Amino acid sequence: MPPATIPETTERLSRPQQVAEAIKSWVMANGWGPGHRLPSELDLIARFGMAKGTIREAIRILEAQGLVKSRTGPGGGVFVHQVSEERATALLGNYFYFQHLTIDDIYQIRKVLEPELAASLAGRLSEPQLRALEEVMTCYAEPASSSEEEREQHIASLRFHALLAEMSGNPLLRFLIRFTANMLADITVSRRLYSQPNHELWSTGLDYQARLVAALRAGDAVRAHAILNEHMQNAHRLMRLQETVLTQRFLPEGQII
Amino acid sequence: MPPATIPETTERLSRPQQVAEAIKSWVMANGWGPGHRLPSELDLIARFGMAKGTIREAIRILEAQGLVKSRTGPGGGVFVHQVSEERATALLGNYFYFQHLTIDDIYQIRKVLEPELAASLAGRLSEPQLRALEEVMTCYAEPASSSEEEREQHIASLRFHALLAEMSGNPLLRFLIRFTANMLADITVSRRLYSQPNHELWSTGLDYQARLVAALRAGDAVRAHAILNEHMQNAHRLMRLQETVLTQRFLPEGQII
DNA sequence: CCCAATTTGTTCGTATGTATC
DNA sequence: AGATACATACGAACAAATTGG
Repeated sequence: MPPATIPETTERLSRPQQVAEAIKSWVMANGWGPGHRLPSELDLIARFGMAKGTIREAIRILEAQGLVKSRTGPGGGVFVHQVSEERATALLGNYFYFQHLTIDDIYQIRKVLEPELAASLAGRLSEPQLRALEEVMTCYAEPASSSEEEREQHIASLRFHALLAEMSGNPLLRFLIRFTANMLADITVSRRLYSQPNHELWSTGLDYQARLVAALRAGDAVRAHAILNEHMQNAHRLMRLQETVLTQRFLPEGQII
Repeated sequence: MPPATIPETTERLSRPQQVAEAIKSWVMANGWGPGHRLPSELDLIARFGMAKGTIREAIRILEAQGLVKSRTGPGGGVFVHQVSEERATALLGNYFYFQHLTIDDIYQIRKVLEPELAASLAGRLSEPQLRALEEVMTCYAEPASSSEEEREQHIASLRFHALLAEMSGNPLLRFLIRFTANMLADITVSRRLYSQPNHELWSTGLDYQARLVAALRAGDAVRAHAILNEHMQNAHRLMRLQETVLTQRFLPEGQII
């Protein structure tokens, strides 16, 4: 049952946008899941009574949103596609590109989400999962000596948090933890934070994570929550310190804000 | 300085996608903000040496992401556009469409974010802002008698939370609060929750909000946090109850799961 | 009110690329 | 290797919308 009419909307939409919306609601109404093949381009042209270019632009719109993927060749076509986490992260990142997030903004969220994640995982992880966490920790057992090692350890520590998030049964929590970590990494990269070594941050970071895994294994949700809370407070404090140092360095002498 | 070469990527991208990425990084590199006009279609065709259709598809990709908007006529063209919250919400919603979020998933997040929001706003709101909150509350002063009134009050209560979020200086927190509320509304609508009146939820909801505004005005962050925490616990409990009732109704007699 | 200029929007025909059989 | 089925890309023409005279 192809959509005979294009749905009305309040705003003036271009025809490709209308077609894209029509296809989208068509797919949802029929409950078609990932892998389902949409009608061929020629078919859609006939169904909607529009030119190839218009249909193609509509497909591009859906593709940009990560909802479909198209393949050439026989057996090819346009297929419903599950929006990937990477795509969702990129699309949401576009929104915050214009919002000028600060370190404080991101840490306000991380400070509540990360402890909640830890508490919800306490006593629910299998031994292999716990060992996987410990393995990531070994990547930064010894303190960094150079600035590059510093950055590598930073990445590894973010991977620890990402792995922890992966183990949550809550897709929303999982996404938000990873997204905030990503945004933080983007900001630190773009502002060139961690330009100078900060041993305190990573040595204490390692200690926290070891204690966290112990609490998780023991099934102590309260302790896991407290540990990650303390870790976040500490990381936030040190990050702000770094930022201050950076700002002071970049500002010319005698400049008044 | 137009991009002479198309950047390489690991994955095979179609030409419109390559062009879209090129334009995107071109805009970012030059720091062009919302309102900046991109070169005309004809100009882009010449610059990239590609057909009109290809360029148009690239523009559509950027438009679908909410990054540009195009207008016809003289003085028209393609303009850099700040991604709207609505667009970001819709795009992220697409991701979770495939993730099958539960009421519990969303409330796990709301339970930590809403109290955090309340605490961070205590003592920081102006009298007009506080009065605006109180005004929204008057919309559901008397208990609902019909199912339609029930739904209206539900919407009004969500508006209270949205307004509160609006007052946060943290764009990330603001977005997440509103997004989770939206997702919750979508789920309750699609699953037809609130089909029968539930006076307890809304009468206690009103009470909580009155006490919350008082705490905010008094600048008592701890109390504001506690109040919203309690409210969330309660709302979650009642929502789960509703869901159970609904499930029981929809299941045919004698059906075994 | 109409007309002209400008810019995006849409159509069609044709040709090319790519993967499957 | 060749035929087939499909998306991809190109180019030229035409349509629609907007602005200003």
